[in-house]
Amino acid sequence: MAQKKRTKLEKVFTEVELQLMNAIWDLGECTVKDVQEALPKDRELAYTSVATMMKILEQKGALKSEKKDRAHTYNPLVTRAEYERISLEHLKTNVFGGDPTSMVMRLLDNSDLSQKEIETIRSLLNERLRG
Amino acid sequence: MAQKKRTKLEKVFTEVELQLMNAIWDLGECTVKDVQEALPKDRELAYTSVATMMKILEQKGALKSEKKDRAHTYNPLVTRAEYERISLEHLKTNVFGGDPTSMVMRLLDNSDLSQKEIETIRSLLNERLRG
DNA sequence: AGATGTCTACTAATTTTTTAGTAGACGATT
DNA sequence: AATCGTCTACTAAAAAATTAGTAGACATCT
Repeated sequence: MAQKKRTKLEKVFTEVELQLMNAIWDLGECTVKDVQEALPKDRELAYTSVATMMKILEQKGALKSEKKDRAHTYNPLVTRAEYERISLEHLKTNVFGGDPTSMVMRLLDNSDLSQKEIETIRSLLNERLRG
Repeated sequence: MAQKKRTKLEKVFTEVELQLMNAIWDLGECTVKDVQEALPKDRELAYTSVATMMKILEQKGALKSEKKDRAHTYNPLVTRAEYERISLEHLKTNVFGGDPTSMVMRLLDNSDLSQKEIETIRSLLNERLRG
């Protein structure tokens, strides 16, 4: 029993959804305005567009909103960590045929990994094996 | 100089595109019919739909076609290995803030990795450090 | 040669995603 | 209280992705 809590989020975020979620994860509790201002300048959106997207994200279960004083306040329901897991899972299933080791393999022979990064990864792995 | 050949493919494949590409990578040189038959049964598509998608994939530079005898013959221009790299890169940039080590970290604390898989990963890593 | 079947090219309809406007609510400001 | 600004809800339109039909080309079979 004691099943670990897992989000139901079936689909992976679309491109814009993800950009909004990244802003929201950085901000924590936030308003539409906060998010709009936090967007990277390669994707400026009208205030109303952001509002629309955030409502959609709420419908999809990624956010929850509260009617605080003036503006609505949004909070992520899906955490970044959860989404990291979900998107890795998605990639593993749909690109790497379900095999996590081949994912790591590909990551490792991707030459733009620095020596230091490889070292860091090895330490993580050793901890994980010990733990 | 001697720059390593990198595909220009800017965007990551959409869901259906990826399902087709997976079939095509498995098949190698193939026709529309081959691909249609190879599709998983949770995504059956009309022959003409497959044909349309394959033309689109060709326009996007993912496939090339030749007019062999009867039917056109398609071959992947983007290999699975390349796409593995591209999609990992994409995930790294857009979900993991550009940090590959946090990607591995998340992969490792994803509890559905078996002990054996972790071992395999460590061997890969050791080889990589030696090599 | 005419019928048959398969394949491509062109077109199109539907659905989903992305973007944004407009109207009205509501608090703050004078 | 009238005005102003900001926020949400509702609507909508444009763009992209998905699915598929129709017509015509062309080989093959009889």
